[in-house]
Amino acid sequence: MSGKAGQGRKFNVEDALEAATLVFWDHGYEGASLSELTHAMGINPPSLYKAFGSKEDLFFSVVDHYNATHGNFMSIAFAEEATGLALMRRLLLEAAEHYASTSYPGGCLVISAAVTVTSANRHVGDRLAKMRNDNIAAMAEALTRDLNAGLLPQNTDTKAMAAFVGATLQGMSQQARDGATKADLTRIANYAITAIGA
Amino acid sequence: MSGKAGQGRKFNVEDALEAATLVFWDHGYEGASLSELTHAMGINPPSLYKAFGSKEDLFFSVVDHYNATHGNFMSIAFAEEATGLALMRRLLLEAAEHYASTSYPGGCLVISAAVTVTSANRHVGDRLAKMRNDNIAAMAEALTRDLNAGLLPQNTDTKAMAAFVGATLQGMSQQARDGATKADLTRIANYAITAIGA
DNA sequence: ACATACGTGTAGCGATCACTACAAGAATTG
DNA sequence: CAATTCTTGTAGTGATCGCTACACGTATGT
Repeated sequence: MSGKAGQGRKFNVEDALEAATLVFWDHGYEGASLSELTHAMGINPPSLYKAFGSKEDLFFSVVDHYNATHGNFMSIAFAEEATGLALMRRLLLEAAEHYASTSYPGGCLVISAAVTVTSANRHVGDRLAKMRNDNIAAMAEALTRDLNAGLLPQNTDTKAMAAFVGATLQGMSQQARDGATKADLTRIANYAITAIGA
Repeated sequence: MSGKAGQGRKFNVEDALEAATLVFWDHGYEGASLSELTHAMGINPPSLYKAFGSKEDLFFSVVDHYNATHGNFMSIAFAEEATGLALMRRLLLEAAEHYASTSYPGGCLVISAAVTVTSANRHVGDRLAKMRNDNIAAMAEALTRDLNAGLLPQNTDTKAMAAFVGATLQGMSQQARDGATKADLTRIANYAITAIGA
């Protein structure tokens, strides 16, 4: 038959991932301790290690979970917007909404979770940095398609424009964590939207 | 007489502070271990605690040292620029230069050193957040003086403009840590400068 | 010279870190 | 029913954390 022996897992993996996400989102990768994580997930260390491998593996599972849930407005916007400029505008305005949510830790997990790390965990920070840079590169590609379609002035530096929007998003994430409201972030977003003419 | 007994301190406090600054700047508050700090400072733990009190006390001494040295372009610009708009422009362009320095850790220590912390050290992160918010408030005040002097359109939201510039600076700091060059950051700064008409 | 005062290095404190050995429990398999 | 297989909770592992007791060395004060 198809069944397997053993008592089977007693907890829901998605629920546990969501609980771990909130801890990492709040305290960052190194600021989240195993005891805090296991307590929030409602399981004991052996179950965590059996299901997720290590703290680092769990963290990147959490990043995937975050990108597929709380942070999915990004990939949805990428998929739905026809032009790069419209994409930039939507990313900025929707980030203002999501980053300042009062029911979750502020800002973006990918932006804030591993800004500074110990020497031993530098590679974790580097991996998140690559995600951020890849995201900006994808934004630049969308803008370059606009440029090639004649939707942007021919001398437009699409990489610079994408970096500017990325910087604004990253700044908005930090200000959300520093207490900014949705209205505050929206005003910031609108300055950036004006700057790029979106 | 004025002299004191004892063998006197055997190390230079300013040199030690500078060494500690580089460690905290690179690894953040919690990512910098005592052993890393003492090794970089060339002293042993008892000397560190005698001179600086605690890791937290040392960190805030380092923040003061940073603001008085590597980060002093901010206070100098505040003191020297006559108008808020000129101040915003100068802060953005000089930050591009300083944040991407290759001889020091990237970005701004106040922005990056305590983005995420353990529950026990939340107050350290909060204290840096207050510094960031106070800085933005000071920028808003400078812009409000512009407004009252008729240098800005009467409907200008100076707080929002300052928050936008602050967000751009914070994003530039992160991108510097993510590998952006001075040229990259300058292009970002120029978008922000255009956006506020400075 | 002698007493006093202060900073120093050694060596180690209790607490917490990420992680795991192990055996008992709970399910399926034959 | 056993036999097997997988997960679980308990209870720890060695390593490192921030921090300090203590004796020693080196200076000043009289």
